[in-house]
Amino acid sequence: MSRAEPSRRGSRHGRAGIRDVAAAAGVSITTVSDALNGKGRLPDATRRHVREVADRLGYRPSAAARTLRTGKSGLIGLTVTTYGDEPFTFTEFAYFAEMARAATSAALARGYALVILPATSRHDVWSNVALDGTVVIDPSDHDPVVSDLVRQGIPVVSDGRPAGTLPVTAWVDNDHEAAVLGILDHLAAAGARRIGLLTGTSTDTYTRLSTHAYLHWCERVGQDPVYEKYPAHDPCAGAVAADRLLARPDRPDAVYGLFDPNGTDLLAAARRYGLRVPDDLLLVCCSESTVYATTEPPITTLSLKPRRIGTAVVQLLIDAIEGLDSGRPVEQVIPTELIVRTSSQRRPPRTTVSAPRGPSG
Amino acid sequence: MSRAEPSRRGSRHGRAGIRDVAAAAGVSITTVSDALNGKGRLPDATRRHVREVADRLGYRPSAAARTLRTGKSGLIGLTVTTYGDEPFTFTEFAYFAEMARAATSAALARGYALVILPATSRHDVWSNVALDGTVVIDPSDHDPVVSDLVRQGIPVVSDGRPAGTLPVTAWVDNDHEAAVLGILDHLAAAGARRIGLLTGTSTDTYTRLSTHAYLHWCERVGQDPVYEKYPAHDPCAGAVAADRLLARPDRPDAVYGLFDPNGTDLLAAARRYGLRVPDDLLLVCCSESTVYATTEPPITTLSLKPRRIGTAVVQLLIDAIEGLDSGRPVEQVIPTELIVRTSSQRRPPRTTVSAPRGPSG
DNA sequence: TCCTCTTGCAGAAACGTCTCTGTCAACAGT
DNA sequence: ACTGTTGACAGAGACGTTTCTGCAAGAGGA
Repeated sequence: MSRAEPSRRGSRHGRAGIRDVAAAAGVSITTVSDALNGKGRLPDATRRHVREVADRLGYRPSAAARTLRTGKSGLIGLTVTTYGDEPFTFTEFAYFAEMARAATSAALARGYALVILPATSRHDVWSNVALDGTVVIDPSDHDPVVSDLVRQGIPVVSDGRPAGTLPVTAWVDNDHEAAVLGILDHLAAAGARRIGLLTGTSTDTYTRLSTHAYLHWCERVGQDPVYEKYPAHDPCAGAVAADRLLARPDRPDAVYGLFDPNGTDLLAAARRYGLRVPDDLLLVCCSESTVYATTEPPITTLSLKPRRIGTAVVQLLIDAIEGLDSGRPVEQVIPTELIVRTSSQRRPPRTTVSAPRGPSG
Repeated sequence: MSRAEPSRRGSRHGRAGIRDVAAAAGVSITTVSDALNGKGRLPDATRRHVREVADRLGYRPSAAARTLRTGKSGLIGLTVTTYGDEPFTFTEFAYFAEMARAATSAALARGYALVILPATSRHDVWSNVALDGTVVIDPSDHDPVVSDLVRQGIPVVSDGRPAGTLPVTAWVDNDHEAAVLGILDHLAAAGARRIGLLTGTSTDTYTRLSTHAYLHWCERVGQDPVYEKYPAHDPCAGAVAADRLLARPDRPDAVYGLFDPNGTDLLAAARRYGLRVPDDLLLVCCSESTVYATTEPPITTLSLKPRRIGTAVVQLLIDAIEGLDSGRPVEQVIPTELIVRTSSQRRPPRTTVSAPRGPSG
């Protein structure tokens, strides 16, 4: 009586288990597992037979059971520091979207999936998912989540140089200081006399290092710093800050904006003040958005290469998970790219790509 | 001898298990489980004691074991149909980013996390993660992944009306046809005589329904359709298509662009042809991007309300997962919002319709 | 013929949790 | 005093895999 139960139980629950496959194929559980996972010493005939039966029954191995047994879930956490009550900033900055996309691709290519998790340590969510490792974007100084994960022996790789003594496994970042210095030099070479900066009020590494580099550059060339800060997470505050910057008595003749929307904000502000770009005002902003290629005029942007960063972060993380001594450095600096467009070139050859061919052209 | 082993084993593996907590607290496993999960009949003293011991040992319940036992993983899949070889379109359209963000928030608020998965049925990844349900954005006609999931009894909710006989649990979508008709009426009311459309070559529901609505409207008002198609996934193709549209002999005096970047593309194209917006050309595009608020001129956009959609999709899905008969309809239509800006409003003083300045004018 | 080695497969023990089913004491009701 | 009830906990399966160990049978060598 009780002997008939096991085979029943499997099918009663809806999905077929490995036991059902074994019974249907007339082999043992071991053989099924080996056949499907390509392990063990089995003749091809048996392997084919088992696979066929498994297909016929629509067998799907239980991920939970496998994870429990092997200790590997194939899941990687992805978390972004939060500014407001929303868990993410995907929308505000194309950077995050690009980075996340690249990270997802890279993870999938190696058989892992990404789980989006809140930066806040919502215990119930974090502890309910078995993670093999975690990617942290812009971790704050003493992120409790990161420390917790590391204490559990889970690898953590951060996008952004960890501040303080944050014990990450590895990190990837740009050389933000070099990037800012490069832009300032670029603007100065284009004829800028007084370069302004649009920066943020938050204390993350990116903002801090970039602002510091700006101040350092000013000191070096003997220019008085001209900058405005605003809370970068507020989409409206950027326009106001841009306006403030151009309204100053010591109005700059060139501006670098640290955040993605600064380009359009500055352009709009310049228009309000009757400033022509690039003739009266040179403009550069840090952005991954393609809209700046078609604005009037096109705006020079600094790309942080989020795709390369996302890929690198995931590679490092998976190497750590799988215990591979990949030989890759655990601290990688990805070069930035300055995409020079009209807005930062004084009296450029005015022709852009194609001359107008319309009736009025 | 063998009695001492179990307690050792737990700590040897690094992380403390429920057994270790039970031993350290001097109670049984059952009591620990009940104490931590708030079940059973335990005096508060015992409960507190157990919790304290668990904290001291840094006990974290194994998500895999819990999932295996309870059958619930707290994980929701999120998948987007892919156009190219990249798994997503996050970047190209702010819509996806917004929607995903809202969905993530809503899921986290109810204790679930989102797993990003490829639309292609990469078997190794899909079957390696235990999903309680899945959100599918823009499923194609006979998506094999969806059918597979449904066959396994996993709820699937789609963003976008499922085409064909796709067996989803529920869906949420806009009324795209009504939205397009509304925009065309809006443009006509602003004085448009010949309205053009910038549409896509792909066969997804959004593109299909929108195009159909346009053609239908044209037929109704007796206008010859003027539209250009292009592969929406290609960021460069949009600019070319916009150019084509304005280069036509029967050049429209108003254009609606179905995709996010169309606004800037059309604006740039108009500039090349010396057309003033909105005087010579009225412009509307479907976008969630805020850049259109500060372009010159600001462009009227149609918002599909991705945040509301993302939230609704997740609520429906979790209701289905938890077996709640929420009373919510399983087919929800979210209204769109037309954000009217300068680009679609003819200047008030101009009472007469401006004569078309083209060859056929 | 006997021993050894390999092949092909089966048994059974984990992995760590939840939960159903007890058990034992104390205590109240008749 | 005997039984029924309730509170407080313990025992012992599952859940569905993977994998270590082991057994039988045949192949090959001496």
